[in-house]
This record gives sequence, structure tokens and C-alpha cells, in this order.
Amino acid sequence: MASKSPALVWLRDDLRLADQPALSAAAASGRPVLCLYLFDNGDSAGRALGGASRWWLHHSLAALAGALEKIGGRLDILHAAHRDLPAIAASLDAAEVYWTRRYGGPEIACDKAVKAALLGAGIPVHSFNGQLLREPWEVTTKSGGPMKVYTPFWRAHRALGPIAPPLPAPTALKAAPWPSMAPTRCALGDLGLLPTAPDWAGGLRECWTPGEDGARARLASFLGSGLRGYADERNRPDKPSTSRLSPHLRFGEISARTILHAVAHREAAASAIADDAAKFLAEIGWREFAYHLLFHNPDLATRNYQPRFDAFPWRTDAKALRAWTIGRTGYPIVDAGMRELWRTGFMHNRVRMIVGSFLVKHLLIDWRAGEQWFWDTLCDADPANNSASWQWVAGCGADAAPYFRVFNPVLQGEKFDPAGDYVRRFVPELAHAPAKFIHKPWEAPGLLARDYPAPIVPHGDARERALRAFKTLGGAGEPEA
DNA sequence: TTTTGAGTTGTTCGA
DNA sequence: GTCGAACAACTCAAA
Repeated sequence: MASKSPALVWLRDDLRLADQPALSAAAASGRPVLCLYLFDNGDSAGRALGGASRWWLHHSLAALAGALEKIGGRLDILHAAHRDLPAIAASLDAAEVYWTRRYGGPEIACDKAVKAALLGAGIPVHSFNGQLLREPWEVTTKSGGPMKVYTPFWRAHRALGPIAPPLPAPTALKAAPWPSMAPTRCALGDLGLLPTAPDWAGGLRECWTPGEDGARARLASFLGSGLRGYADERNRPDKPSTSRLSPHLRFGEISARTILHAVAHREAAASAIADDAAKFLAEIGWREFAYHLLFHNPDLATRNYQPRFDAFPWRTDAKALRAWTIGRTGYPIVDAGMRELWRTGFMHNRVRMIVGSFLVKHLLIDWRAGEQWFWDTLCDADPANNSASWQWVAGCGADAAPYFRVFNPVLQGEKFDPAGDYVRRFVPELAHAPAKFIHKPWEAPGLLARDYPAPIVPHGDARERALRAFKTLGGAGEPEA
């Protein structure tokens, strides 16, 4: 009997084998399987991938290719537009197509069009939720509308009942041959995802192991030593107290469901960490909320969630923006965060709030400039979390910070990096500053290193200016003209 | 329909 | 040093 037509698994942001419903379903179909990644540099998402994301993607794809080979599968890569998937599927003689759903506006539109074309060509499509605990539309108010406040959202989310346990990874795949008539495949290296001149990825290589194995190792390490005490220590950038799973989640190297069940299992064995587990899972809840907001607001990355912010008097200040991006604002906690970002492709969550507040409130620079910088430099930048968090910091988002909340970078530094270890790690100019002055070196005459800048804006003046500017917006309930 | 309680992450001031 | 109040009223979500 002639060999069966293959099942095509179209991989996107779900680069894993375990708890991979699309892959598992394809494997269970009894057909030979083709695992296909189409590289379009973010075109189908309406936005080019950032540099750090490109670096991560390269290594994630390499890891996935290796993992697939171990079970008899193969990863095939094409440099092609996502909208060409129907033609590609036809050239591969695919009998069915499987994929994991995605939730950005352009992605949904793309997948809808692709699905319609495939169905039109008689090729069935099977799509799955592999990315979130629940679909963004499942959580609604009693009257059926989208939620706009985090706490009721997460309460309602949990009230929908238990989350199904994760699926095991397939143990064996039968890879279909690549037909000679199909488009020519692309070697991973030919995608040009790695930086060359210069190679700025040294810090990333030191910090991260992209791929499913790296994700599982990170989770195991967090469950072993980070989860206990998480509720208290998660705000301390000087300590290794957070999970650092976000880039792995971004590329779907591990599922939220896997994390949820692993934490619950650990909690069952040690009830003393119930508070820690709840706090940590609430962060997973924020991710769910961000995707909920994105689904209901497709232009979350570019449009103020609260329209009254459209009138906000943002400043244009290229010099200040540059000082912020390179970590030379003169505020040590801000500069340490921005340099951590540049060097490692990551920033501690507490510090993200501090640098975000600084850009938006001290410098009065549009949050979208910060969002774009994070998009380019964060390994974990995704269309939901990055946008929702920036809007939250700026005060224009859902359930946002009140306008009068202006982080004082000195107090924040002293509170959350009390010995200054975090600052010293990333700001070598201050390596020998005493703890008493590490967050305000300008107060120690003679100490201020000749190569560390004075504050680009005085905190008190900047705070007053921000309060005045934000007050011009008036109440949210201002009737429309 | 109206009412009611609640709402991630802070700072400053004055007692 | 520590504490409570003020900051500004708003919207959300459910009863």
C-alpha cells in the first residue's frame, strides 16, 4: 500500500514536545508527521522580531530539531510567509494540518485566512490551545463581557474549574519524507538570526539555555529552591528569587499548564509554601490577563487602552531617551536595570516597573518608546505581556497604576536592593560605592565616579512635573465632547 | 436599576 | 524611626 499522506504540524510559538496538543494529536493520527516552522521574521504578527528574540529563536529551533530527531521526527524550516502555508501544505501532500492557536490581532487574521484556504482545498485543520491555561474568551463577566480588572478576572478564571493535566511528550514519531516537488528547505543558520558584527550575545549565552530541556531545568531549579519564600523575595533583584521562566514561556518551550501542575504538586508536598505558590501562580494569572486584554484589544501595543491618554502631552527628548536605553540616567537602580536588559536580554520584574515609571513619569516620554526598546532587547517580549505591562505602568492600561504613583528610584533601590549588590553587578562604576550612597552617589562628595553621570533630572522636580501633566487628563469619566 | 465594595506593585507629609 | 492620612475620584463587577 502506498504510504499515507502526512499530517502537517505547523509550529509557531510552541517549540516543545511535552504538553503539545497539536503535536500529540498529529502523532496519534497514525500518519507520518511533518513538523514545519515557517520563518517570516514576525510579518504575520505585524511586527519584526526583536534582536534578543531572534537570538533565542535560533537556539530554541536548534533544541527542538534535536529533540524531534531523538524520537524519530524531524524539524523542517522554510523561509516563507505564513499566508503561503496552504500552498506549501498542498506541495507536501498534507492530509491534515495541526497547530497551536495564537491570539494577537494580525496572527488571528492570518490563521483565519490560512484555515479558510486549507478547508477550501479539502485539507482539514485542527487547532488547539497550547499556550494558555484557558482561552482568552472563556473568562467573562456575568453579563458576558470582557474583564477589565485583574483580581476579578483571576478569581473568575479559577472558578471555571480545574485545569486538565499536561500531556506527555510523544515517545515516537514517524517522520514523513520531504517531497522533491516541495519548496527547498532552509538551514537554521541561513535564517541569519544570530548577531555577527558585533556579536553582542555573550551575556545571553551565559544566562540562558533556550529550549525545552533548559525550560524544564529552570522550572526544577525554581521548585527546588526559589518557590519557598517567593512571596517575600520576588521583589528582590539582588536575589535569585524569581523563576526566570518568561522567555521559555514566550517561545512555548514549556506550557503554563505544566508549570501550574508542577507548582501544585510541590505545594501538596509542602503546605507551608501555599502563600508562595499562590503568589507565583498569580503571575501566571497576569499572563492570562494580558492575553485576555490582547484578544479583546488587538492594537494593545500601539493604542492607549484608555482613550483619554491620546491627549497626553508626551515630550520628545532623544537625548534623555538615549540615556535611558544605555543606562546612564544617573539613578543607579534604573541604570542597573537597563544594563541588565542590554547584557542579558532580561530584567527583574520589580526593576521593569522602576525603569518604566522613570521613562514615563520622570522623563514624560511616550510609553510606546519604552515598549519598543523592550521589544528589541527582551528575550521574553511578547505581544500581550509587554504591551499590557507598559500600559499598566504608564497609567493608561486596564486596572492601571494611579497617576500619582511615581516611583522614587532612590527609595525603590534602598528598599529592594538594600546592600546595593544588584547595582554593583551591572554598574561597575559604582562597584566600590558604600551601601549608604549606592542609590544616591551624588550625595557623597568625591565619590561620584568621573565616569558615572549625575541624575539627568532631579527627582523632586520631575515628580511635580509628572503630577501636573497627568492631572491635565482629568477624570476617566470625563464625558466625551 | 441602583448600590456597594473593591481595586498588584507608592510617595510624601506631618504628628 | 514609625505611623496614618492624603493623593482623586473613578470604574468595574456583582448583588
